[in-house]
Amino acid sequence: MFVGLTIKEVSEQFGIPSDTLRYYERVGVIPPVTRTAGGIRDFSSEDIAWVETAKCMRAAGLPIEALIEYVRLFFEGDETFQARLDLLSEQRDLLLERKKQLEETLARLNYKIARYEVAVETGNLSWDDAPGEQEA
Amino acid sequence: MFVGLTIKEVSEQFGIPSDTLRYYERVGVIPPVTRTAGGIRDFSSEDIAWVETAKCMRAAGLPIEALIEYVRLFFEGDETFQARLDLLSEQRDLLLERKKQLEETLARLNYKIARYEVAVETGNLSWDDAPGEQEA
DNA sequence: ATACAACTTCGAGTTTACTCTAAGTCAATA
DNA sequence: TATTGACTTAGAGTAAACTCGAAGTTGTAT
Repeated sequence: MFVGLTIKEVSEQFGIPSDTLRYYERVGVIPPVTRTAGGIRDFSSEDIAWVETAKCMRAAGLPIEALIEYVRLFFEGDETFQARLDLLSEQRDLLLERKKQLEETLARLNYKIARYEVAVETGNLSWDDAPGEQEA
Repeated sequence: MFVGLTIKEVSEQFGIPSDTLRYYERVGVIPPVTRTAGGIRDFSSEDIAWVETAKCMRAAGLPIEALIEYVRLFFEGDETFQARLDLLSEQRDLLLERKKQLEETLARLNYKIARYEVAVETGNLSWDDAPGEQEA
C-alpha cells in the first residue's frame, strides 16, 4: 500500500506535527504530496526532501510566504531562475541582518549576565557607563 | 512643560510606532513612563534607556513575555538577582541555538544561490548529491 | 478664547503561523 | 465482517505581537 512514509512517520522524523505538514501542503510551502489509491499521503523521498527544506528554512525564520513563492516559481519552470535567485538572495540578506542583530544582542546579554553573576555573589548590582546599561 | 521627549520623538528616534510604545508600557515591557501634569508621556533618559533595551531585545526575537518578566523582577528588587540571571541565561542560550540554526540555513541558502547564479548564466540548473539539495 | 494637532485610554481588529474540531473515509485486526 | 485507530477535508479557533478606531483631553498658535 505504502511505498514511502506515512504522515505520522514524517511528522516523527522531523518533529513537525501532522497538522502542520497538511497545512504546509495546503498553502503550498511544499508541493502536493504523493497519495495512495485511497487518497492517503505516502511521502516519497522527493516529498521528504521538500519537507526537510521547509523545516530548515522555517527554523531560520523565513516567512511562509517566501517558501510558497519559491515552490510556485519552481513549478513554473526554467524561465524563473532569475526570480528564484532574487528571492533567495533577498532572504539571505535578511538573514545576514538578523544574524548581525542577534550577535549584538548576544554581546549585550553576555555583559548583563556577567554583571548578574557578580551581583548574585556580592548581593550588589554594579552600575557603570556602558552604553544602554545605565539601568536595566 | 516637557523635561524629556514626547512619545513622537521617541518613536522617531527608535523607529518604533507610538502605538507600540504605549502597548509596551501597558503590558510592562517597559516600566511606567514619566508623565507631565496633564498626564502626557514625557520620556526621561531612564525611560528612553528602557525603550532602547526593549528594542534591542525584541529585534533579536526575545519574547515580550520574557521582557515583561525581567521588568517585573527588576522592580521587585535585590532578592531577584538570581531569577534575573536565570532568565537572561535562558534567553542567551535560546539565542545561541537560533544563531546556529541561522548559520546552517545561511550556508544552505548560499549554496542554492551559487547554483542559481550558474543557472541564470547557462540556462540550466545542475543537480548534485549534496544533502537535502536533490530537488529544491 | 478658539481652533487644531497631538496626546490620552479602552477595546476591538489584524497578521502570521499554526492548531484544533467535526464529520467522514481507509485499513489492519479480531 | 465489524471495530478500532489513523487517515482525510473544511473550516473554525488560538497565540503572539502588534495596530487601529473611537471618543475624549491637552497644549500651542492665533
